[in-house]
Amino acid sequence: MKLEITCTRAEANQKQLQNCMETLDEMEGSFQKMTKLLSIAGSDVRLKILYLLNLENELCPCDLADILKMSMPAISQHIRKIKDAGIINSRRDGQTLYYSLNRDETEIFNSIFKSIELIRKTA
Amino acid sequence: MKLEITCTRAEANQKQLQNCMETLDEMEGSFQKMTKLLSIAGSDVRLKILYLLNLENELCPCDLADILKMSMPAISQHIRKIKDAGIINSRRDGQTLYYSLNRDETEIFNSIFKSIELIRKTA
DNA sequence: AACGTATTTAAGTATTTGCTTAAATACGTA
DNA sequence: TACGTATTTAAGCAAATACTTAAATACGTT
Repeated sequence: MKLEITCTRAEANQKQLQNCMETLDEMEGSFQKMTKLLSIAGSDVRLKILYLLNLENELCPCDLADILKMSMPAISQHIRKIKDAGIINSRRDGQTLYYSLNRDETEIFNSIFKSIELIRKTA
Repeated sequence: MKLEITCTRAEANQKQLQNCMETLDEMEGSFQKMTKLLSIAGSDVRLKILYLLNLENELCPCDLADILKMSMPAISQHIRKIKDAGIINSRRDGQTLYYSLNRDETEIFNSIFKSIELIRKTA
């Protein structure tokens, strides 16, 4: 593993590389947060859960299990990940838990949903 | 594993669930494509590579290894994934390969980059 | 052709992920 | 309080991921 600048291309611009490193350093927190969101959305099942919650406003785990044809525990574990990231909220009504998007945290998801529909149209 | 609608809540709207299933079915291709893109961007290292390519227009694996303080093979393997997804292109100049974003495929990444900078400002 | 640099590929391995089944928790009702 | 439904949690396991080191490939120079 290397730990210093070793690129020896004649054109390599050490200043450019140094600037890149500093930029990334400053932005480390933003990258961590965005990576978290994207790794959650980067799963077939979870992206669909998010899309459905956006579409229907709220759904319970049982609905999601039906729609996605998956077991309750499987759904529940995906929900947990999404919830731990602060992307969704829950409200209880009797035995049923309803999950919904936390609209404060999801600007990026709106772009993603739009892109999905764009792909759909242009495909 | 369940395969039918089994949610027995009084309020459960079978028609709603059915509609959701049909919507997802129609959009299966779009979801697959988007999941692919997001799972690629949902890694710390790869998101940074994409961000850097957007910032600097083109970089070689050696630059990226320097900036991200990682080994060449590790970088190379991430690049391969990104390239296989059609997100970046390469051009060779002598022994050096320069990678750059394929601007046709990256509307969604522009939103992501904007969000990263937004997080940075509001943090 | 022989050597050096840039890069990729391959093989091995530790970690993470995403399911499964079984058990626990929470709430409502008889 | 006992039972039923909705949901979560826990434990176990197979597959996927992301590194490592070593070897292969590609190009340029001597």
